Amino acid sequence: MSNQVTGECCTPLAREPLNQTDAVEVARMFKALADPVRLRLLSLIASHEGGEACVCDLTGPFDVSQPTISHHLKVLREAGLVGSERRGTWVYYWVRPEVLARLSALLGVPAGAGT
Amino acid sequence: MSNQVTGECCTPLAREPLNQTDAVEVARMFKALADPVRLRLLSLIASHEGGEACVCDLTGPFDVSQPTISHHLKVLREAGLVGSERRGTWVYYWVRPEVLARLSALLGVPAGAGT
DNA sequence: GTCTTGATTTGATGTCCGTCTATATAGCCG
DNA sequence: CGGCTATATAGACGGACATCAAATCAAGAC
Repeated sequence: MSNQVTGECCTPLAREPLNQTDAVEVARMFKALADPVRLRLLSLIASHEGGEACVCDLTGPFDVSQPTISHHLKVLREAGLVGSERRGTWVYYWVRPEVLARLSALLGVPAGAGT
Repeated sequence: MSNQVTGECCTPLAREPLNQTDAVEVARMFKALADPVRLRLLSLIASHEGGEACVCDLTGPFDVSQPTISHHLKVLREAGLVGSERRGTWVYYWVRPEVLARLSALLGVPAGAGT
């Protein structure tokens, strides 16, 4: 990632054109967010008590099968948006605020960006 | 958009679970961002002098054909992320910071959200 | 050990998406 | 008008994706 060179982890899109390499990586994350089920999963996890939720908490609110939920959780995890850990019988998921914050910063257009 | 009812244009994902309707709408926008070419287009437009760029400025930096660029611009426009206008021979595109800011706010996890 | 519950993996299927070429539309100029 | 440049649309094709049912793995309970 070229951003790391200058320490700009949060350069908004407007400051300078995104290069090919960064674009591919960022697109990977947005792709993980580009599904209603995954967005709701992320939201459920983030808003769950303690900041984490087990899969058993996540299958109820959806009309899709449990393996499909598992699949979506895997996509979120592989995109780096959530972490997971098995604790006994259950597997818990939590969001990674750093990663979300990075995407958030990318989209945040600071006042005066175009001037 | 149900958010408008309460005036919460910027409720982060962590505050409360996203409902199905909102999730579908937000996913539509993230889907538009979930492609390297479109991300770079958005970045090129946003960082271009005057905050807008004509298509002729946007076809050069890519390896894909001009119709493909046109297709991607259409996706960005239909997602509401950019606006466009024909001025004589050329068509100009600009970003809509409001919309990006809304997505940014959605991802921004306020300090203390998970604690 | 075996049964049960929780979660992931596998394989199949239908749909969506990114890309191309070819064609069409829009505006300018001589 | 005719020709030229800029952009958009149409149609086709290959690959990626969301979903499901079935099978598998993991951990406890009996």
